[in-house]
Amino acid sequence: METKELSINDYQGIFKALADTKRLELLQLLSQAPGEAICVCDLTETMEMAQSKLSYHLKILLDANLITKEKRGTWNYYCLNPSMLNHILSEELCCLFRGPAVKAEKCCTN
Amino acid sequence: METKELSINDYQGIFKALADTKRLELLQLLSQAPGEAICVCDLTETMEMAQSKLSYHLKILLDANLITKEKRGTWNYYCLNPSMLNHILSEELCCLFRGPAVKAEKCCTN
DNA sequence: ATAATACATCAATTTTTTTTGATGTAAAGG
DNA sequence: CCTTTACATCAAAAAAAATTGATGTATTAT
Repeated sequence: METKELSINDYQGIFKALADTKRLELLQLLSQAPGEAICVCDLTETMEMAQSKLSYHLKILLDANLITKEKRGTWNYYCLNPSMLNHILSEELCCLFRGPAVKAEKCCTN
Repeated sequence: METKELSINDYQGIFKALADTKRLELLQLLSQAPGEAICVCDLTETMEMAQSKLSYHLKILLDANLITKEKRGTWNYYCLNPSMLNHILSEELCCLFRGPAVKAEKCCTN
Protein backbone atom coordinates (compact mmCIF):
# COMPACT_ATOMS: atom_id res chain seq x y z
CA MET A 1 0.00 0.00 0.00
CA GLU A 2 1.45 3.28 -1.10
CA THR A 3 1.70 6.20 1.25
CA LYS A 4 0.77 9.20 -0.83
CA GLU A 5 -0.35 12.76 -0.50
CA LEU A 6 -1.42 12.96 3.07
CA SER A 7 -3.27 16.08 4.15
CA ILE A 8 -2.57 17.98 7.30
CA ASN A 9 -5.68 16.35 8.62
CA ASP A 10 -4.31 12.90 7.93
CA TYR A 11 -1.17 13.82 9.82
CA GLN A 12 -3.20 15.01 12.73
CA GLY A 13 -4.91 11.63 12.81
CA ILE A 14 -1.65 9.74 12.62
CA PHE A 15 -0.07 11.73 15.41
CA LYS A 16 -3.21 11.29 17.45
CA ALA A 17 -2.87 7.56 17.04
CA LEU A 18 0.72 7.81 18.24
CA ALA A 19 -0.21 10.03 21.15
CA ASP A 20 -0.87 7.32 23.67
CA THR A 21 1.43 5.34 25.89
CA LYS A 22 -0.42 2.10 25.43
CA ARG A 23 -0.37 2.40 21.69
CA LEU A 24 3.31 3.25 21.65
CA GLU A 25 3.95 0.19 23.77
CA LEU A 26 1.94 -1.87 21.33
CA LEU A 27 4.06 -0.62 18.46
CA GLN A 28 7.16 -1.34 20.45
CA LEU A 29 5.94 -4.82 21.16
CA LEU A 30 5.11 -5.44 17.52
CA SER A 31 8.49 -4.10 16.48
CA GLN A 32 10.20 -6.53 18.79
CA ALA A 33 8.56 -9.55 17.24
CA PRO A 34 10.46 -9.35 13.97
CA GLY A 35 8.42 -10.86 11.20
CA GLU A 36 6.30 -12.75 13.67
CA ALA A 37 2.65 -11.93 13.56
CA ILE A 38 0.93 -11.41 16.86
CA CYS A 39 -2.65 -12.11 17.71
CA VAL A 40 -4.80 -10.15 20.10
CA CYS A 41 -4.89 -12.98 22.61
CA ASP A 42 -1.09 -12.89 22.89
CA LEU A 43 -1.25 -9.16 23.45
CA THR A 44 -3.87 -9.31 26.18
CA GLU A 45 -1.43 -11.35 28.21
CA THR A 46 1.71 -9.35 27.52
CA MET A 47 0.04 -5.98 27.80
CA GLU A 48 -2.19 -6.91 30.70
CA MET A 49 -5.10 -5.17 29.11
CA ALA A 50 -8.74 -6.07 28.76
CA GLN A 51 -9.50 -7.48 25.35
CA SER A 52 -12.00 -4.81 24.39
CA LYS A 53 -9.56 -2.09 25.28
CA LEU A 54 -6.89 -3.76 23.23
CA SER A 55 -9.16 -4.06 20.23
CA TYR A 56 -10.03 -0.41 20.61
CA HIS A 57 -6.42 0.71 20.56
CA LEU A 58 -5.46 -1.66 17.77
CA LYS A 59 -8.24 -0.26 15.68
CA ILE A 60 -6.96 3.23 16.15
CA LEU A 61 -3.49 2.20 15.01
CA LEU A 62 -5.05 0.31 12.14
CA ASP A 63 -7.19 3.23 11.02
CA ALA A 64 -4.11 5.39 11.07
CA ASN A 65 -2.47 2.86 8.79
CA LEU A 66 0.36 2.35 11.23
CA ILE A 67 -0.27 -1.37 11.51
CA THR A 68 -1.89 -4.02 9.37
CA LYS A 69 -4.23 -6.85 10.21
CA GLU A 70 -4.58 -10.33 8.82
CA LYS A 71 -7.36 -12.68 9.70
CA ARG A 72 -6.61 -16.38 9.94
CA GLY A 73 -9.55 -18.35 11.18
CA THR A 74 -10.57 -17.02 14.54
CA TRP A 75 -7.28 -15.26 15.03
CA ASN A 76 -6.40 -11.74 13.99
CA TYR A 77 -2.74 -11.08 13.48
CA TYR A 78 -1.28 -7.62 13.59
CA CYS A 79 1.96 -6.32 12.12
CA LEU A 80 3.68 -2.99 11.82
CA ASN A 81 3.25 -1.06 8.59
CA PRO A 82 6.85 -0.01 7.99
CA SER A 83 6.01 2.13 4.99
CA MET A 84 3.85 4.46 7.04
CA LEU A 85 6.11 4.40 10.06
CA ASN A 86 9.11 5.20 7.90
CA HIS A 87 7.23 8.01 6.30
CA ILE A 88 6.44 9.59 9.63
CA LEU A 89 9.19 8.84 12.09
CA SER A 90 12.84 9.75 12.13
CA GLU A 91 15.61 7.20 11.81
CA GLU A 92 16.38 7.73 15.44
CA LEU A 93 12.98 6.53 16.51
CA CYS A 94 13.10 3.42 14.42
CA CYS A 95 14.49 1.20 17.16
CA LEU A 96 11.82 2.34 19.51
CA PHE A 97 8.63 2.12 17.54
CA ARG A 98 9.29 1.31 13.98
CA GLY A 99 11.11 -1.99 13.92
CA PRO A 100 14.01 -2.73 11.57
CA ALA A 101 13.91 -0.65 8.44
CA VAL A 102 12.66 -2.44 5.38
CA LYS A 103 15.25 -1.26 2.95
CA ALA A 104 18.24 -2.87 4.63
CA GLU A 105 19.25 0.35 6.32
CA LYS A 106 21.70 0.44 9.16
CA CYS A 107 18.83 0.76 11.52
CA CYS A 108 18.20 -1.33 14.61
CA THR A 109 21.09 -3.63 15.23
CA ASN A 110 19.39 -6.98 14.84
CA MET B 1 19.43 22.25 24.23
CA GLU B 2 20.21 18.58 23.91
CA THR B 3 17.48 16.09 23.19
CA LYS B 4 18.31 13.13 25.35
CA GLU B 5 16.79 9.99 26.77
CA LEU B 6 13.14 10.56 26.27
CA SER B 7 10.78 8.13 27.92
CA ILE B 8 7.82 6.55 26.24
CA ASN B 9 5.79 9.02 28.23
CA ASP B 10 7.70 11.94 26.79
CA TYR B 11 7.03 10.63 23.31
CA GLN B 12 3.37 10.34 24.07
CA GLY B 13 3.38 13.99 25.07
CA ILE B 14 5.25 15.05 21.97
CA PHE B 15 2.91 13.16 19.66
CA LYS B 16 -0.04 14.57 21.52
CA ALA B 17 1.28 18.04 20.88
CA LEU B 18 1.55 17.19 17.19
CA ALA B 19 -1.91 15.66 17.13
CA ASP B 20 -3.83 18.78 16.28
CA THR B 21 -4.49 20.52 13.02
CA LYS B 22 -4.07 23.98 14.41
CA ARG B 23 -0.75 23.13 15.99
CA LEU B 24 0.51 21.50 12.81
CA GLU B 25 -0.48 24.62 10.93
CA LEU B 26 1.38 26.69 13.47
CA LEU B 27 4.51 24.61 12.93
CA GLN B 28 4.08 24.94 9.22
CA LEU B 29 3.73 28.66 9.53
CA LEU B 30 6.81 28.92 11.71
CA SER B 31 8.74 26.74 9.31
CA GLN B 32 7.85 29.05 6.45
CA ALA B 33 9.26 32.09 8.15
CA PRO B 34 12.88 31.04 7.83
CA GLY B 35 14.93 32.59 10.57
CA GLU B 36 12.28 35.19 11.20
CA ALA B 37 10.83 35.18 14.65
CA ILE B 38 7.09 35.48 14.88
CA CYS B 39 5.11 37.06 17.65
CA VAL B 40 1.72 35.98 18.85
CA CYS B 41 0.07 39.10 17.48
CA ASP B 42 1.24 38.22 13.98
CA LEU B 43 -0.14 34.74 14.42
CA THR B 44 -3.57 35.83 15.60
CA GLU B 45 -4.01 37.55 12.27
CA THR B 46 -2.66 34.83 10.02
CA MET B 47 -4.27 31.98 11.89
CA GLU B 48 -7.51 33.77 12.55
CA MET B 49 -7.59 32.53 16.08
CA ALA B 50 -8.47 34.14 19.36
CA GLN B 51 -5.40 35.19 21.26
CA SER B 52 -6.08 33.03 24.28
CA LYS B 53 -6.52 29.99 22.11
CA LEU B 54 -3.31 30.71 20.33
CA SER B 55 -1.42 31.09 23.58
CA TYR B 56 -2.88 27.82 24.74
CA HIS B 57 -1.69 25.92 21.68
CA LEU B 58 1.68 27.59 21.64
CA LYS B 59 2.19 26.56 25.21
CA ILE B 60 1.49 22.97 24.34
CA LEU B 61 4.06 23.05 21.56
CA LEU B 62 6.44 24.80 23.89
CA ASP B 63 5.99 22.27 26.67
CA ALA B 64 6.66 19.51 24.19
CA ASN B 65 9.88 21.30 23.33
CA LEU B 66 8.89 21.51 19.70
CA ILE B 67 9.23 25.28 19.63
CA THR B 68 11.10 27.89 21.61
CA LYS B 69 10.07 31.24 22.96
CA GLU B 70 11.94 34.46 23.37
CA LYS B 71 10.59 37.48 25.15
CA ARG B 72 11.46 40.93 23.86
CA GLY B 73 9.63 43.65 25.66
CA THR B 74 5.94 43.05 25.36
CA TRP B 75 6.41 40.71 22.46
CA ASN B 76 6.91 37.00 22.62
CA TYR B 77 8.64 35.49 19.65
CA TYR B 78 8.34 31.83 18.80
CA CYS B 79 10.63 29.66 16.70
CA LEU B 80 10.83 26.03 15.73
CA ASN B 81 13.12 23.79 17.73
CA PRO B 82 14.82 21.91 14.92
CA SER B 83 16.70 19.59 17.23
CA MET B 84 13.53 18.12 18.63
CA LEU B 85 11.71 18.12 15.33
CA ASN B 86 14.60 16.37 13.66
CA HIS B 87 14.71 13.83 16.42
CA ILE B 88 11.06 12.96 15.95
CA LEU B 89 10.10 13.45 12.33
CA SER B 90 11.28 11.78 9.17
CA GLU B 91 13.18 13.61 6.48
CA GLU B 92 10.11 13.43 4.33
CA LEU B 93 8.10 15.48 6.77
CA CYS B 94 10.70 18.18 7.06
CA CYS B 95 9.24 20.40 4.39
CA LEU B 96 5.87 20.23 5.97
CA PHE B 97 6.48 20.87 9.61
CA ARG B 98 10.12 21.02 10.36
CA GLY B 99 11.56 23.76 8.26
CA PRO B 100 14.95 23.48 6.56
CA ALA B 101 17.27 21.03 8.26
CA VAL B 102 19.94 22.62 10.38
CA LYS B 103 22.84 20.56 9.16
CA ALA B 104 22.78 21.75 5.56
CA GLU B 105 20.93 18.68 4.38
CA LYS B 106 19.23 18.49 1.01
CA CYS B 107 15.97 19.18 2.69
CA CYS B 108 13.41 21.76 1.67
CA THR B 109 14.45 23.40 -1.55
CA ASN B 110 14.85 26.96 -0.41
C1' DA C 1 0.10 59.97 34.08
C1' DT C 2 -3.10 57.70 30.92
C1' DA C 3 -4.26 54.74 27.33
C1' DA C 4 -3.45 51.06 24.34
C1' DT C 5 -1.12 46.81 23.09
C1' DA C 6 0.68 42.09 23.90
C1' DC C 7 0.45 38.68 26.03
C1' DA C 8 -0.37 34.54 29.93
C1' DT C 9 -3.58 32.36 32.67
C1' DC C 10 -7.91 31.12 34.85
C1' DA C 11 -12.67 29.27 35.38
C1' DA C 12 -16.62 27.48 33.17
C1' DT C 13 -18.33 24.95 29.37
C1' DT C 14 -18.19 22.00 25.47
C1' DT C 15 -16.13 18.41 22.91
C1' DT C 16 -13.39 14.43 22.35
C1' DT C 17 -11.16 10.21 24.14
C1' DT C 18 -10.75 6.40 27.03
C1' DT C 19 -12.36 2.89 29.91
C1' DT C 20 -15.49 -0.71 31.29
C1' DG C 21 -18.70 -4.30 30.99
C1' DA C 22 -21.96 -6.50 28.06
C1' DT C 23 -23.45 -8.56 23.73
C1' DG C 24 -22.88 -10.88 19.34
C1' DT C 25 -20.67 -13.74 15.97
C1' DA C 26 -17.73 -16.85 13.75
C1' DA C 27 -14.51 -20.49 14.10
C1' DA C 28 -12.45 -24.49 16.55
C1' DG C 29 -12.76 -28.34 19.71
C1' DG C 30 -14.93 -32.12 21.87
C1' DC D 1 -24.64 -30.48 18.59
C1' DC D 2 -22.70 -27.95 22.46
C1' DT D 3 -18.97 -25.49 24.44
C1' DT D 4 -15.12 -22.72 24.41
C1' DT D 5 -12.07 -19.37 22.39
C1' DA D 6 -11.09 -15.15 19.79
C1' DC D 7 -12.33 -11.50 18.61
C1' DA D 8 -15.26 -6.77 17.14
C1' DT D 9 -18.46 -3.56 18.56
C1' DC D 10 -21.70 -1.04 21.34
C1' DA D 11 -23.58 1.90 25.09
C1' DA D 12 -22.78 4.14 29.39
C1' DA D 13 -19.57 6.37 32.45
C1' DA D 14 -15.23 8.57 33.43
C1' DA D 15 -11.35 11.27 32.15
C1' DA D 16 -8.86 14.44 29.37
C1' DA D 17 -8.46 18.16 26.08
C1' DA D 18 -10.23 22.29 23.66
C1' DT D 19 -12.90 26.55 23.41
C1' DT D 20 -14.51 30.89 25.19
C1' DG D 21 -14.63 35.03 27.62
C1' DA D 22 -12.73 37.47 31.39
C1' DT D 23 -8.95 39.17 34.22
C1' DG D 24 -4.34 40.64 35.30
C1' DT D 25 0.19 42.34 34.30
C1' DA D 26 3.93 44.07 31.89
C1' DT D 27 5.41 47.15 28.44
C1' DT D 28 5.13 50.53 25.03
C1' DA D 29 3.05 54.87 23.17
C1' DT D 30 1.00 59.45 23.91
